[in-house]
Amino acid sequence: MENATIAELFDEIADLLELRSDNPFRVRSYRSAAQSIRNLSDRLEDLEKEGRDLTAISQIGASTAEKIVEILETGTCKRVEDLRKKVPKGLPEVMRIPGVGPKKAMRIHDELDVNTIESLKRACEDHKLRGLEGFGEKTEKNILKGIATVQSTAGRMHYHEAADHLAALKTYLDGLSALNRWEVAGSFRRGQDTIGDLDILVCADDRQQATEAMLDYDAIHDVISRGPERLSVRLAGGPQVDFRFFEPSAFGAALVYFTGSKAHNIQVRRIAQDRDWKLNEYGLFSGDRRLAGKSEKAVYKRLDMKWVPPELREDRGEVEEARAGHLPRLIQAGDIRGDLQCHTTASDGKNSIEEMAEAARQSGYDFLAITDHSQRVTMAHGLNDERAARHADAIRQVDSGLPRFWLLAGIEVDILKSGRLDLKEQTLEQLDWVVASIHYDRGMSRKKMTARMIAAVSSGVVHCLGHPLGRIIGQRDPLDVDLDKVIEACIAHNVRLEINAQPDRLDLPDQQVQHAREAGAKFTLGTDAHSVDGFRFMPFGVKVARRGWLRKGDVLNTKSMTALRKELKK
DNA sequence: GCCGTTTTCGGCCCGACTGTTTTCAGTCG
Repeated sequence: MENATIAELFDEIADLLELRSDNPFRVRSYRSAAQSIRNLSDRLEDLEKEGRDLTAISQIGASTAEKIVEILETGTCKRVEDLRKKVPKGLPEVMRIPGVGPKKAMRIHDELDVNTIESLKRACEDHKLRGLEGFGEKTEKNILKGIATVQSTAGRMHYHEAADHLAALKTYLDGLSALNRWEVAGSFRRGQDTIGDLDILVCADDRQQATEAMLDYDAIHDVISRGPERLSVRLAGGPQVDFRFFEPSAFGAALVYFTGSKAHNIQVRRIAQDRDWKLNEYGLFSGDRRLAGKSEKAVYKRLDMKWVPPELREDRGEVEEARAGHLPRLIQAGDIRGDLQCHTTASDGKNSIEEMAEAARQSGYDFLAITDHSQRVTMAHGLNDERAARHADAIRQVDSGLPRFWLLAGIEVDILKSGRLDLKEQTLEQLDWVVASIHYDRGMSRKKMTARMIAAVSSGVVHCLGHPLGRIIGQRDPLDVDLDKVIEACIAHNVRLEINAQPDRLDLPDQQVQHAREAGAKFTLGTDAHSVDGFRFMPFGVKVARRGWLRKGDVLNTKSMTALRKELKK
């Protein structure tokens, strides 16, 4: 069983307890256990098999450890089963709508018999909510907006969730002798930030045998369909996986076809059509004669195109560039030499300066910026001027003991409602690296928000604009801001745009990255790690960078330590 | 429910905003 599945159960317990107005600290406890499990790099199932002490994991005590064992053995636990009986089904889902918490969800249910998102939507549209004490017109509108946000990604999962499912599946498929070859295609291969289902292409001599072998995978929840060409299953914990069989001679064409995107394929097919050829998942054909199909490269080459990296296949100009032979050499994970946003116990991180620095060194990095929150972020125990200065001293103290490594004394300073920064300029000027971000007061007019962000990046003390659009995928819409104007100001003041690699942020999003690059912007990557495990999100940020057409030279994190020092002195 | 320690239980990030009220509850970060 995957950690994500176990974490989900604990989050569900937290939801249900919250709806029952249980002790809020107990609720939080389950949530932090879930979070801690998600951040784990080892599988709980493996740890348990090895007989390891699960209570050694942060936020896992005796009670949770017991439940983990119970879940691993039975697939569920008594606690969650009991709670499910006591709370109307669907309420946890309703509670996930922004603006609806446990209290509102419960009241709406009790008084209007609403227990699904659909019925909540109807109740809002019929103006039933405003009849309830404490509810009004605005609440109805906000809830409807929240429903739209949530539904925009309904049925899809975050890229990293798909990556977790796929990692486990990979281990299994790689061990099957019945498969000669397999490759993942679809939106996952393109690196989209949300994934509908997983498409996997398979080569096998004996499809029957291969199907049987794949069906033995223990994470399969149920089989949707099976035939000689295709096997569709649903995995425990969500995603549908479609396996499709192809002959080696068609495998490349199939990869092109099933990697998509649809828009990209249409463009490519058009080129084939212009030559009176036909391109489908079985190959590139002139009449009945197969011109190419074995490899993707061969298919593109026969159409006089360069092979297009999957991340670019979105019909955003890549077809033209591939025909002209001008495709960019995209940034790669191996180009990254440091991380430029992370947190420590000084604010809301889980590890000390030393631990974060050590973990970064272990990852092979040459530098790391410590960027704890500023005072405005009260819940994170953000730093005021005095603490920020002392924290910088502490960071430099650690840095002085690290050979061939630069630990940047930085901050993630909040951009206040007025556009001013949350700390004094004198404080910020003393730091090596200043990331400015918005966490509060998101509901401003577009005009005011634009002015606010421009004021911040024009302050002269900011190096980087953190998670510029402030979106949380499927939960929080991007800020309403004139991004073009902000980008312009960033370029003018040599402020980089961050690509935040947190899997639910991925912000700036790829399309805006491409757009900003064309305007001349520069970028940084930050995992925004809140613990040593958080560094592992870097590849997700790199994916976004690649989808945004970024080259190595566009991203500050690819610089050597010396080059970085030089750049920041400017 | 976890953690830390004062080893057996008390404390647990808390302040601001929103929309509703007319002093506050709920939600959020």
